Amino acid sequence: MARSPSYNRDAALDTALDLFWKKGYHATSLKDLEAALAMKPGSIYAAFTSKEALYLAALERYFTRNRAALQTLFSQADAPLKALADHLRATAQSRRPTAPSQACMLVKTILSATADDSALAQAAQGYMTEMSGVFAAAFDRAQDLGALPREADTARLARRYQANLTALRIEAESGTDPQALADLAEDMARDIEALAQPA
Amino acid sequence: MARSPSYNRDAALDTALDLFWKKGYHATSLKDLEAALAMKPGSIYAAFTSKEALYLAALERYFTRNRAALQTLFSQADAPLKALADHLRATAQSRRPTAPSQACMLVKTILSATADDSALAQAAQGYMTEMSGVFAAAFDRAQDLGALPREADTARLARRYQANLTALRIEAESGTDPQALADLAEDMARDIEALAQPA
DNA sequence: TCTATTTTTGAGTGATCACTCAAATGTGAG
DNA sequence: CTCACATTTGAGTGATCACTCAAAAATAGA
Repeated sequence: MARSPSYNRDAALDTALDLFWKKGYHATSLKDLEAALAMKPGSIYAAFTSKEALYLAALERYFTRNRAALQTLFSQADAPLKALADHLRATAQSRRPTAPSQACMLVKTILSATADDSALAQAAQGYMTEMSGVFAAAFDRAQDLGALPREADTARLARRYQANLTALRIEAESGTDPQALADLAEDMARDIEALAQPA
Repeated sequence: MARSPSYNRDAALDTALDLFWKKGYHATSLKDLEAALAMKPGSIYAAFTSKEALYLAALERYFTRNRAALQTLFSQADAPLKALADHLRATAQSRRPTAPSQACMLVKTILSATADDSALAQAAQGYMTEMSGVFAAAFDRAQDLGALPREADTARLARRYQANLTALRIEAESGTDPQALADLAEDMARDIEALAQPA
């Protein structure tokens, strides 16, 4: 007994995500969003409440998708350490012409947040912590499989891994030449593999 | 035979730097700058041409100061590797309540730049490359002093070092707890020290 | 003091910002 | 077909954006 929405919420969030990821929160205007989403301002506000809320919703989508992908990648791997190392290598290799930015959107959010939009930074920080947990789980699994010494501090290894990944993606964003980027990833990957103990 | 400026250019640039570093380019308005610099818009434009040019001038000042500090730190050290390692530790320790942000301003600039202000990103990228050169020089010196094997690739080590430093400062900005931050720095520092060969 | 030259002033420019809301439009149940 | 109700429309809100410029003020040499 009522009209149904004409837009697809998830598709709209994906589009908004692309825009926010590429341009950042402050440099993305409602005009930009109206054009990208093909929605008039009234519809955008009816659907997403505010620019900030839209950003938060897009960020959550980014996080959920990334976490799922990495969880799958690491939980299905026979050798978690190898999977972790290879993910670094793949990150350096990937020419991702589709992705709006090489850098992690969580990191971009944290670095661009001001006192006025601290809610964005807080959300991103929470997601970063959760991602760290995913990496820790991969190291835990390596431990369970006997590939990593019992005494290894997996949470600490996870933070180091996350730091490496963050830095690698920033280097990619900086336009470092492909060979140097691959070398950097290789150095990081070897460090992970060097943690392995013989089966 | 003419009026002399009433402001101190370097002091004004320092103030602008603080503001840009804290809030970012897009979130810093001319109103903000007028208040911080205690200058009217006309004076700001007479002195610095545009908001973008002011940002570039402030960024150059940031770079020049940082390069000088690190060059001094590494060139005066008896043991360059130890100096490099300790700089990581110090970065993690420093409660810098004065600094506007824990994160590197060059990195913030690169990550926040859009297609419209690519000049900012380009400048920051150039400075990043120069900073990498400073780290490479420190590794070179370690090699000259016999602390580092001849066959070591110092440019590659420098890029890894820079990546570590970047990630560490982002972690600090993210509000990671002090102990975890110190642990992370310690892990990175040990890797540097492990490169040393006996004298 | 006078005057040439520079700097400072600050109201004002049009453009764009995030956002609103009353009216128009579409739709499914009865 | 009717109509209650959800969604869409888009001109319009006041605020703020980066920036300008003619006039006023200040200064150093003559």
